[in-house]
Amino acid sequence: MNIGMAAKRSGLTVKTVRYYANIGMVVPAQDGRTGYRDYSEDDVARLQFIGKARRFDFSIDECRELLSLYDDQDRSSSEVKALTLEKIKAIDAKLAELQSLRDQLNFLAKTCHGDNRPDCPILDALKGG
Amino acid sequence: MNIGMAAKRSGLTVKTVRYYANIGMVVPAQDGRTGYRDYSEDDVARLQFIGKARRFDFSIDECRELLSLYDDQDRSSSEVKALTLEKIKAIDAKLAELQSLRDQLNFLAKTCHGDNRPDCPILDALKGG
DNA sequence: GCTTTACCTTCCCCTTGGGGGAGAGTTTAT
DNA sequence: ATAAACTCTCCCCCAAGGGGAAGGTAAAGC
Repeated sequence: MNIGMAAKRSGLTVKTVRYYANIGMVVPAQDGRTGYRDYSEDDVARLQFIGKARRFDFSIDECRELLSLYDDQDRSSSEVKALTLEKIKAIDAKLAELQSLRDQLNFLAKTCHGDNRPDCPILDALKGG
Repeated sequence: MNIGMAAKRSGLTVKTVRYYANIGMVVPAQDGRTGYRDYSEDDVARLQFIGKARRFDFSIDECRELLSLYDDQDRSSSEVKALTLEKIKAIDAKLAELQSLRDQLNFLAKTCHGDNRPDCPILDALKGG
């Protein structure tokens, strides 16, 4: 099938699907005369797989790893689990960082009276050491 | 002072300080003969201000806004507060998104036995509709 | 058969926030 | 005098594509 259909079926944009072909993630057959890409059902399945993994915040390189595990019939589930646990750890770190940031900003916003007077504790906090 | 000192005093890299000069955020005086940038104390204060705001997850454009409020002696603190509240809202949204992601991944990791058998619920989840 | 419209292709520039390094000039220390 | 450290500009690089131009192709309407 053509790229438009493959995009629709995988829930990705044509640009994205073309990008994945360019970087060697999902390389479809190609018509020699027209140059049109020709996606198989398996290609679409792989695109869907990548789409989901991306939504789970896996990077392109991590998707590549997952994909090779997905392709490897002899893989052990422990490898996939390890990758997933690592990703969870990274998300936890990001969560903690954002939470701390949120708390600090919230504190500043609370102490700022937010009226027409020019003095502002938020700016003071950014200014001060 | 030279850029190296300004960078050290503001806790930024030379590259970053030069970048801020290029995009017009902190444009120092410049020696006509050598072309060396010449940072004043005020420039350093502004660099420090930006450094902190960046650590608070404000984008470059948001830093620009904050900086112009910082420069404006007649500003009202409400403007700064509004910007900060918006940023908090954005952080909250990101937090919720990451939390949901974390929960889903955690569920998958829990159901995955993680041994040498090739079947893996995580990959199945990525594969399935 | 012809034309319009919808797809497809490659190519190049744009984004965020800088990092890395080349090649050349300057200043400082030895 | 020379070596080290610093500075300058210029250019390419990262992630993960998006936007759009210029041109070829296919399907559908008349």
